[in-house]
Amino acid sequence: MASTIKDVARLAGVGVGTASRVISGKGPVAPETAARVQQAIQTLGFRPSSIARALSRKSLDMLGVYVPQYQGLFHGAVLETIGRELRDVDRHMVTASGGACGDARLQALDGIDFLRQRECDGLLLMSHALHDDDLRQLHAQMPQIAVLNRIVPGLESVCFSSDHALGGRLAAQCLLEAGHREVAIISGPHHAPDNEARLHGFLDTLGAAGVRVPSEHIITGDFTPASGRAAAEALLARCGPAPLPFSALFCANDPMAIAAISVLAAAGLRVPEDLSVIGYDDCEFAAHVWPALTTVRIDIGAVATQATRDLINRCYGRDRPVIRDVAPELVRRQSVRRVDAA
Amino acid sequence: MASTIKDVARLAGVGVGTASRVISGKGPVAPETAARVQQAIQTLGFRPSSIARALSRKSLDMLGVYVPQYQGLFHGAVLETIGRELRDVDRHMVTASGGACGDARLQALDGIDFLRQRECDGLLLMSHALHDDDLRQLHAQMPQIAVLNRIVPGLESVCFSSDHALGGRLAAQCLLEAGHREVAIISGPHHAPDNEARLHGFLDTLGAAGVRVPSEHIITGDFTPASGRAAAEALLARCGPAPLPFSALFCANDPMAIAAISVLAAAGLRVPEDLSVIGYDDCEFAAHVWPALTTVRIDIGAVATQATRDLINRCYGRDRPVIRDVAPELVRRQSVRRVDAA
DNA sequence: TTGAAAGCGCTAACAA
DNA sequence: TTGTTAGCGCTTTCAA
Repeated sequence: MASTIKDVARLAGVGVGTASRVISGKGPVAPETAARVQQAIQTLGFRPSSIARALSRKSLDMLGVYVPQYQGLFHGAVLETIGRELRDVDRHMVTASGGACGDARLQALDGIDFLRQRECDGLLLMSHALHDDDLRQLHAQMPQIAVLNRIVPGLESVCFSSDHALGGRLAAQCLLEAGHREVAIISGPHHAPDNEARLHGFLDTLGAAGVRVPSEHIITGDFTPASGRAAAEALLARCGPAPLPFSALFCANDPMAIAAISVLAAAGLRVPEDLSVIGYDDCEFAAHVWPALTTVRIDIGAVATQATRDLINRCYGRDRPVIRDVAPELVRRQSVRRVDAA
Repeated sequence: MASTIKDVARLAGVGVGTASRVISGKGPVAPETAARVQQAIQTLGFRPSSIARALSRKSLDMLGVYVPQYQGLFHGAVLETIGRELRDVDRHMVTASGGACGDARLQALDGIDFLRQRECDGLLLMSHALHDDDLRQLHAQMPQIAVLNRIVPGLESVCFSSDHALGGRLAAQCLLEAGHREVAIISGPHHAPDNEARLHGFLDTLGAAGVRVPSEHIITGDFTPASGRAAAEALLARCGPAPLPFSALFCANDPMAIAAISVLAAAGLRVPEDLSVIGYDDCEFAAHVWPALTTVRIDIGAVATQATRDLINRCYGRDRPVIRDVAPELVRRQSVRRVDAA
């Protein structure tokens, strides 16, 4: 049996109050008494029970984080960052992902419920499966939340996201500047707000320049490489082999772009010589594939940092600096080239 | 203020003991009484405090998981699997990663300490930075641990890993069969036991066939794509441009292999025409890059599953089936070709 | 089948 | 600067 604060107090010959004071470091204690208590702690190998402490202080000093999954380049970066920010203020996180049931929205609801049961001081939420209303409802019951990677109308003050519409515009401009006027798209899931925003930005900018994307040139994926591969295959099947009726392909994230490039290559199409490809996110692999991927960088880590700090400020009365704008940025590498240079 | 079990009991007109019984579902309660309590729970929106419950039951019903980081394809898969296994038995996990200080070993020690403070019922550990002795020491203090992806001498019964020596042998055989006799290696960190095991297996098999790998053909990376790129560049710089003094390259994981292929391609070298490349792990991207990567599949998810089940059995007196062997497997795709066919 | 009461290990108010 | 004590919200005997 692990020893308790009582054992420590007894061994040190002090009251539990005193022992508690030296353990937590708050409250006046005579240096010499403190030393005696420390000694007792040492010899007993005492570790305070965080549960008991939490019960009495009514806080576990922890924030809950929901992500749909742990896999993938995107969510890992988020968790990494949140963990670091919390460590800086001596707090920590508990995570939930997925859930018992099949439906993504239900899973998210489930995960959030789990987190609330764990009595977190606040919640960081990342999910494109939740409805805006789900989030509004949750916020009404529990205002200490921060929403990542989407902007929920009415909840702007707790939402943190890069401007994905701008990201989409950046991608479109890049293609337009390179002279592309026939483009295809591998989209993310259509219920994902961030995907929709970047798609709108992309399409709007193209439209303003007079270029339309026929709907048969738009295929929907789910952000995984496997879906990118399937989408590219579908595109090829639909549009016949060379010559392709488009000169550029926009993919809603880098993993899908990488997979798409591999099916293009397998079909004998060279990127960017035969076809330009632009990705989105600037994931860890983007710079390390061939050809290096031109993409729109979304610094999701920075977004997570800002969200975490804001939530820390609200939950723990801190005043960490928070920047609300994390702008997307075009990263020119090798997968897009001028159409007339082809 | 959230309502407590007392409120529920009062509203339902029963004692807290009774309320507790219906909440936990254990112990005899008259159906009609139970209904009344349920009603009270509903109207109060009562949620039991998991902290208080834990304090009294002396278990949070949770396992701790340490991973060096959340990023990367490998660790995500591990967390995903562990989470699922735990959910199956109505338990959950708390994770820790990295730590405050720079040194990976200290970080791991730190993270483990954090987990122990959180009063987990058991620990799942993944770290190649820890010394065997660290783990043995920990096990002496806390036997409810499971070690992932390495075998610690003396701790075999709590260690779960694919046979990386065999994995290395598989890679070597694949190359040998394809007629390669001059090979280069991009290794993982030399303190990583799994890396060492696969390297030994690889080198031994090669050696048995009479092929030696000169030390200047071995470059060390750290498993990241960026390090794979740097390693490949170093290899190229060291061995001059074409013709390369080796016909095959073994990379200690797929992300490094993918990055290496991209620098080879940038240097005008074609894989597999000019050079065969074999990876390791079979990460999510391996099948979706060009050329599709021939690699040794390590089903780390399966390893994590087995470890988790074993730990569940030990911590919660369950009897879930545990398979100890998760064999590595060669996955032939396109990045290796016969040398004489080149 | 129920209620009362004694903890679980800690914090914090209060008295000394 | 200390020790004592009353909670924190729940589970679990033990009687009734």
